[in-house]
Amino acid sequence: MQEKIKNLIKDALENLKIEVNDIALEHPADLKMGDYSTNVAMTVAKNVKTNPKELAEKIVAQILRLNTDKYIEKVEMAGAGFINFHLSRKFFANSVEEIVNEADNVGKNETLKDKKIMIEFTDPNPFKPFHIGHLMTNAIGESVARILEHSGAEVSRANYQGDVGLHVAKAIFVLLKNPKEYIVRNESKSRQALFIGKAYARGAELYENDTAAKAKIDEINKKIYSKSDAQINETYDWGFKVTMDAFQDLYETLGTEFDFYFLESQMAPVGEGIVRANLNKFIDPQGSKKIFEESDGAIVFKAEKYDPKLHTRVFITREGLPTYETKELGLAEEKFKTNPDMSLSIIVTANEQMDYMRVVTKAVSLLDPEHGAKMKHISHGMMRFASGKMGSRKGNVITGESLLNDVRDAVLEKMTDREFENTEREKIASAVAVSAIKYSILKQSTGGDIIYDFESSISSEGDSGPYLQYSFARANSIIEKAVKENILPDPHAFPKEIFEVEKLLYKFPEIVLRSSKEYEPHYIANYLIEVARSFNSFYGNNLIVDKKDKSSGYKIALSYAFSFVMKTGLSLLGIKAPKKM
RNA sequence: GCGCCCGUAGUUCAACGGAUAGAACGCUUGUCUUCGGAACAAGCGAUGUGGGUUCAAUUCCUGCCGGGCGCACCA
Repeated sequence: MQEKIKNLIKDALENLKIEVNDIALEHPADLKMGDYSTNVAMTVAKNVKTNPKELAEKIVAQILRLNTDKYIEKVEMAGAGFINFHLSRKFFANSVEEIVNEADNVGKNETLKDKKIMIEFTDPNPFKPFHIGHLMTNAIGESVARILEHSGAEVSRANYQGDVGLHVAKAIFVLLKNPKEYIVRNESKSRQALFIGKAYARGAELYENDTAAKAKIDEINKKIYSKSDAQINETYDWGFKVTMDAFQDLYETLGTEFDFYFLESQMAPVGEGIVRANLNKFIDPQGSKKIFEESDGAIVFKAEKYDPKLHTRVFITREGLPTYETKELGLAEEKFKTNPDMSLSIIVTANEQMDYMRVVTKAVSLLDPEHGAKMKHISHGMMRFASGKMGSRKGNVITGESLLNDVRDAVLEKMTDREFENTEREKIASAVAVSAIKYSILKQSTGGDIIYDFESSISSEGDSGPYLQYSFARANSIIEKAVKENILPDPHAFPKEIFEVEKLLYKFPEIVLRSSKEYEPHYIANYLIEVARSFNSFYGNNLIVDKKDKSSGYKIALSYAFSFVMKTGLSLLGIKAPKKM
């Protein structure tokens, strides 16, 4: 349709002997103003020395002469010189039919066909709690992954874990010192992991305030690397498994399946090899710029030499130990090695790592420009809490799991008036809780902090994940009722009236495309709210399943179309669409 | 100090240089003999500030004010 309209405009301009290289066609913000709109008249008015309105009228006249398309019903000049196109009843009925035929494939495109993309996200560390920040990274990463898949890409999901380092030593120190308090082997995996997390927090505290403990922790740290102490090894193996298993359970609840797990300990030697191999190597013909060089006994990368906005970072410490930077470098290269024909390597993290990531990316670019060009960093803000209820629990980190549980319990309370089998009730409550949290994160553009409001995320009034799920469940009820009453969906039995929801449904593929190009799930989230609202409005003002109504079949088809778009859209956000809730 | 990001109704967020800045919560009011009231319908209410570019600026450039993050051996 877009192409048709563009060609029509182009032909009209040719007749008027006006040359334009690019015609912008968009949807007017207000549905009343039409379905497509162009501003060409305003952009070229100056060159042709006419006023925009007059010119627009002339173009409209030409378009009306040329138009033979039955889907274009009305073309008119409006406002300061816009040309608005109104599409016909038939067009919308046609798009409803198309959506019903596409079903779960609605909104797919092939812009990323044959592209292999790896996306790394979540990255919780063994022995540390999975906190709400990880929840945020996970929600964004999973959604972006799904959106790219919907655009035809072959996506692999990667997770990167800090399996060695001081944080592990801190936890192990406390676990060994107070096993009775922190090791709870006969409780659930998640409880065990919770206590390991607490041991870590206690260890971190002691490391700061207790010099004896600090010395001991440093010693344990070395022994973890060397694997020289049987008792430490045993505790390490147990704790590693417990926390990783607990993470795995969470991923299942959240709906993520990782294809690759990279471990920091394994990236360290890879990165160190690269750094040492390129030490003091000049990269420019004049011989003034090196990638890695020695400075104060450490090996550093002076990124500001290449970009004044970047800064120096240490890659190998004076002690000869690889830093996080070096491991990241190793990881970047390892990813390309495991996926030789990868076209894009995405990393999702909080935005405190933005500058750091830029420096590492610069280093990669110098080592291998092709790889550098394929790296993409998506950064997001912090998750904060609106009301005191959760935020006020001082000293007690809010873990991803505790938040999920609290939200799920609140959801269960709201589900009292419907009948479910018990396991089903739990499953649905969990899906609704995930949706409440994920939607709160994904409804706004990535990059900024999000203020999580516990109450409004589940209240399902208006702007929330549960509201979307509720709309889907309602549509599903309608469909079930239609099946029972034996009324078939019929996209050809349309009434005269065009419903607002139809004017939104056909735009879904464009929204997916934009989200995919910008790596921005919030376009989909905002669109779904709009569609849900218009469907609920349609639902409230029309009797849909009605044997006496000739257009009932059409309204049922429309309900199907809505349910496909909603279900698919929710799935792109990483949210499930239960048929009942 | 330098760099990056941000400042929109009372609050939390939208707006790919376009039309009357759009929602939700809150507040005020209305709708229940209909398929799920976790709903629908109506009203009130905003671009931090001074310049500039443009036919057109919340959007681009720039000064100021206010906030967040990062800047050498932690991850």
